[in-house]
Amino acid sequence: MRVGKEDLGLSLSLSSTNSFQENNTTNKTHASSLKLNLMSSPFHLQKCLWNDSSFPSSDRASETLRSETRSFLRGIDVNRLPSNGDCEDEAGVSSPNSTISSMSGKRSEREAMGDDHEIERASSRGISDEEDGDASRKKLRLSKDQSAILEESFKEHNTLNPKQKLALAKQLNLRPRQVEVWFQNRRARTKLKQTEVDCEFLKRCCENLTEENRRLQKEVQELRALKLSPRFYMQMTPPTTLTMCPSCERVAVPPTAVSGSAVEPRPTPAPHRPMLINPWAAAASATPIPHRRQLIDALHPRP
DNA sequence: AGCGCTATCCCGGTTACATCA
DNA sequence: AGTGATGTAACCGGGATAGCG
Repeated sequence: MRVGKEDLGLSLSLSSTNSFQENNTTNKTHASSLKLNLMSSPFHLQKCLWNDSSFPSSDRASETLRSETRSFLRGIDVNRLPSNGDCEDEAGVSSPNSTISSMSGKRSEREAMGDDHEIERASSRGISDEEDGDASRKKLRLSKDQSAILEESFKEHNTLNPKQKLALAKQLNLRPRQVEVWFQNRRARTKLKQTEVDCEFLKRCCENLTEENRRLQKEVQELRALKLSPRFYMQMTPPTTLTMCPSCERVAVPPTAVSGSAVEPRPTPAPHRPMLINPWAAAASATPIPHRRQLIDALHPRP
């Protein structure tokens, strides 16, 4: 469980009507008061006992209670706003939707719920609960103020711990589940936007590389054309110091490139010596350059 | 210590609704 | 007024993780 015990402790305000965070009584006490509430008033339960984690998981009796609680909570409309501060669902670490979602995450369990779950879904989508009136299934649009505060909070930290979630929900008069969902969607939007930016960047990189490739191809063509007229290119300065070994067709490094480094070409005869096919390099240096294999041997002497 | 179960959180994808052009 | 596009709140299914027995 990611929720720290201190955070859970925050959420133990179950039996009071408006306490938020202060309740520090023992878990067993909560469990018993909960049971009373459960039996006497499901509505009270709805208002005050959203939180499953309010029940200590070590208490087997409370485990039973927890499942009973879920049964009640399944009929609750998730879009009903917390009314005038009497609803302390924020007292819970997690909203009823979290509970339901958590339950719904396991398909077998959800299927085991059978009709009850279907009823819950229908209810949550406003299909069948006319008694809720306009509060039933109207999609909530957050006000500008709410959005602004959420945005501000998101700028500070793009994830919320339960404490922050509860505080924010209370501040905005939303359910913690709504805050949670808003942050999830906001993270998704951020990621999508970043992906688009990255995509655009890569596209530009690709265009640049294509252009560079085109330019280099053109240069190669020009150089090849020059190569065909020796009288012309003999007057030019060498465009490069790299030479190619005709036998292995690999670029070889001229001695000047390795002199000064720890690599000293071995004087021992190599299997073959690269010929300098670069006429300019040949003109510049009469000494053969070490073969690539020699360089590697010099760097990594074999036992 | 290892294992299974449970709760919780988060994510990617999707749906449903509100709003706008 | 009707309609398609768009934005987004809410949901779903699943993976990861942690606590507990």
